Amino acid sequence: MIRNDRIVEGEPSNLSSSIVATLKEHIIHWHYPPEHRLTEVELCKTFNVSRSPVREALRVLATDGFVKKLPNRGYVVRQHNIVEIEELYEVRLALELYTVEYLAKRGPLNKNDKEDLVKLKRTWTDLLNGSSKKAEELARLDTLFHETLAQAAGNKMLLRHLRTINERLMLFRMIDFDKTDRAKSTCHQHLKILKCITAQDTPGARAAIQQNIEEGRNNVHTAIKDALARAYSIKT
Amino acid sequence: MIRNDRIVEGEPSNLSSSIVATLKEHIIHWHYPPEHRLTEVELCKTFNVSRSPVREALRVLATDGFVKKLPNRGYVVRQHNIVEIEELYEVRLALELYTVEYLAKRGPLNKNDKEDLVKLKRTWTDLLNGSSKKAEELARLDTLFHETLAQAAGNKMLLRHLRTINERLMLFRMIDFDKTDRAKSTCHQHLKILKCITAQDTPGARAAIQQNIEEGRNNVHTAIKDALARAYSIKT
DNA sequence: CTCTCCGACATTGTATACAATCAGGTCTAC
DNA sequence: GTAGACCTGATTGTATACAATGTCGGAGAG
Repeated sequence: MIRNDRIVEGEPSNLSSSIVATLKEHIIHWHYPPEHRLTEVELCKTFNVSRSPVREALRVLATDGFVKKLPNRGYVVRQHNIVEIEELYEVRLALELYTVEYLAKRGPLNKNDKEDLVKLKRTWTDLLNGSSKKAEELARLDTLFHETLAQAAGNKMLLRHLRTINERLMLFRMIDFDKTDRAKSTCHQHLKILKCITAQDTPGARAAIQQNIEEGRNNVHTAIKDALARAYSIKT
Repeated sequence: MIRNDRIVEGEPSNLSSSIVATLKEHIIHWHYPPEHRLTEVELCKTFNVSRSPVREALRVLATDGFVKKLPNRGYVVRQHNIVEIEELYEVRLALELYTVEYLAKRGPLNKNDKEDLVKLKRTWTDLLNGSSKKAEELARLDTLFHETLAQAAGNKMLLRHLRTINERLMLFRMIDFDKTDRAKSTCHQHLKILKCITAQDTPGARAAIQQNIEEGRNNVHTAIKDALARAYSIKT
């Protein structure tokens, strides 16, 4: 049997975790077309492992919703359609409205969290004034911003739910930040959110986060619609 | 090998799904003490199956957070502590505040959903006037109430997140409904929520759902505290 | 008496053999 | 020509053998 070489650098030392990580990575970045069929033996060949770890990996991915299991007939990768993407943006909104409201009302829990928020402020002020970054980097920073807020609210379960959502939205955040001026408007929105939180302005914080998230949702919505329209016009 | 007989009536025809279902059931109902250790071979014996399906089941439960994997040392059942339970109640609150706000603003999406809400109203009116039910049944109906609201809002992803939370809270809902008069106050709160939604009274709906959920959280909180205190006083 | 090292044991990790199931196509009866 | 039984190949489902790894206790040195 061949070593782990071909598999993503795995912190857990077992094959099936590595396989989960790589497949998830591929699926999230849309390296597979939607509805792409995955079979166990095929994956065994690509990873040079036996069926046991592959099976376990697929089963985990299936419960996480990244692939769908066809009984006795294998698996297909399960890409979210436009409706589900927008739904995920709304769940984000629900969770984050609650988060900023909480933060604005009660303030960050401890010193560390306060420092984190200060750091966020610096990051996004710098971003506003200075260097233009790639969409991928912006998407990463944006995700970090929102997860740091949840972290500061001190609710681990909420953070966990937010993370599972963000995991699925990664690619769409990149699409979002491809839009001209989106970076700049995000900076303003993020700074406004932080300001409202420190000023304990609850309605302001809610409004700001809502604007931020809905702008993202709208950008993604139009981008996908455009892409589909283009694809259609080429065909005909 | 022995048949599925001993396993919960499984709709999916494979062993590992059945094992997941049974184990989850046991864990949710606290049939295992917290930190109870589970080993593969032990489960093989209890279910009369080989290690393959058991392994897959455990791995799924681990990703769902029902058990924790100790590398190379087996699994322990992962019961939520009091803090996490309260966190889950807050995530519920975040999601449901958004739900009722959505419903109050835009109304239920279609005829079916409208009918569902009417049904809810009837159910909880009957409950208010009539028969007293067992805590278990009330917990079930309560869960159904809240999930029906999410359903009516038409956001499948939101419903999915709510369900994973409710799954973990089942036992605590029962504890909640053990409290005297909790059934009655729940009826009033639920009816108020429905009334506010149909009257498009957004702040009213938000306040009502908040009261409903926080009362539950408080009941569970004090019940657990009491139980722990009792356990402690017995010991000393 | 204590500390370290070693080895047996318990447990998971991986590979593979065999059984069960299902889709799709072919062959036959009518 | 068409319906239906049947065969076949592909694929997952299950069991088991073997490898790797970590735990725990006991023996021996200091």
